Amino acid sequence: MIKALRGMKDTLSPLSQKYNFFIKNTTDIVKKYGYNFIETPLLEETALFKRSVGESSDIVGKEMYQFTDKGGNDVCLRPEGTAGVVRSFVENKLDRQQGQKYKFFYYGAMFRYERPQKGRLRQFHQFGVESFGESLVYEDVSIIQMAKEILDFFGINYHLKINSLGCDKCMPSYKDDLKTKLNSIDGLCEDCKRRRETNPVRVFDCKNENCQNLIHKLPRIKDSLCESCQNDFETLTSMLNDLNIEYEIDSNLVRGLDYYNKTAFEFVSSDLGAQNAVAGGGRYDRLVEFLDGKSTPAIGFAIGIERILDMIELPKTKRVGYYFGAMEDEAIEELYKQASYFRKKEKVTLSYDKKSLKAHLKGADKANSRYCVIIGENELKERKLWIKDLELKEEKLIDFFVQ
RNA sequence: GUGGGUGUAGUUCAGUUGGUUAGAACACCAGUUUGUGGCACUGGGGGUCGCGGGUUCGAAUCCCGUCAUCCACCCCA
Repeated sequence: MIKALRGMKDTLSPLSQKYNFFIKNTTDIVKKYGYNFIETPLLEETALFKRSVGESSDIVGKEMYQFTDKGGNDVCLRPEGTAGVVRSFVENKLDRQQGQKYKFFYYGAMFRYERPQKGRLRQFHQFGVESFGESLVYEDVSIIQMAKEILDFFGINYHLKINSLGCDKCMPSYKDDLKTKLNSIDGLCEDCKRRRETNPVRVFDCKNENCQNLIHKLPRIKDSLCESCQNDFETLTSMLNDLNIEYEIDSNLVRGLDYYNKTAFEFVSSDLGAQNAVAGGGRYDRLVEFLDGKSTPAIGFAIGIERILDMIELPKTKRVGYYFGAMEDEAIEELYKQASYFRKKEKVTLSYDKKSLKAHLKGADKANSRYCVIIGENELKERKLWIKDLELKEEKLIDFFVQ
């Protein structure tokens, strides 16, 4: 038997219904904030992700589905959504429209070659938004508020973590300083030794207790922000306070993708497993320029669809539509015609099998139909349909519809 | 890539120190009512015991290998 590849799942009903339920309602919410749908290719040039996500990240370093296509191009399946949207933004010259604001939302499959576990698949789905051209911190507030609105809509239990990663003015000098300090410390784990060379801020993310003790006293980026970043962060927190959005400032919060700066945030939920981030994002003011566009501020976030679906309860569905069944072989063709007529307006479940009335009523229950319509010996003779309302338990006979 | 757990019916799982024809519940189908659903009762169909090899008179059970899956590390949505 041929099976799906490791870490790749089919989405069957009822999960697929949950998926649609999530997409529809989330789409409605982001549209209220002015976001428009964008779709970018699943396959992109590998260089795109190397330059945006960053060579030092695990995603690029070891998790990409990368291969050479028949034309000899170095390509890979997208491991995240932002890079492709930014590429499209630049390629379509939207960066030339200085002062214009662009807001996009997307959803679809992402690919990372990792060991699957709870909340982690090799092919998974994200719903993401990206806002371009807005440098003011109010947009950061707005996007966090929007994420919160989405999670609240679905009744998700979560906890919001925020941090500031600094900007071009304050981050580089801080990083250099941190690197020097890290180099003077002995006993860091192998991962942290690697991190201090590539992306030193990430050591604060290390879950190794020994490392945490060693780096405990090192300065955090949050305490080394320049005036502008500091002011923005204060505005952000005070506005979140005013909006009654609860948060925790987590100075260890460091996003795993290199393009982030300034505001970074993550919504985590204790209802998930170890992979507890249900949504995450932040500002990436330098990325458009990295990808050869005109410097354009931007911010975005993504929701892990499988993870949020795990926590969503689908509302109970009411009985809907009609179930059609025949009790005689000779009635089936007539039944088909009558069902077709109904199907112009209503959902119709049609059984081709000759069965007892009881069996058909059971079938109607299983199909969650509101009405059960039967043609048996009597009905065929009199050219009438027997219809029972399964909720009100009322039944009647109506004439056949002439086609 | 590393560690641990688990693979038996469509599903969730029993299966004793190795011993007749591998069981249950739910689900499915039919009947009890020759035309009245959800409940109940009765009956029925359905299994290469993950796969390969080994030990044994005999393996779902013990041993080795392998694959899959789950959880965790790492990392992230």
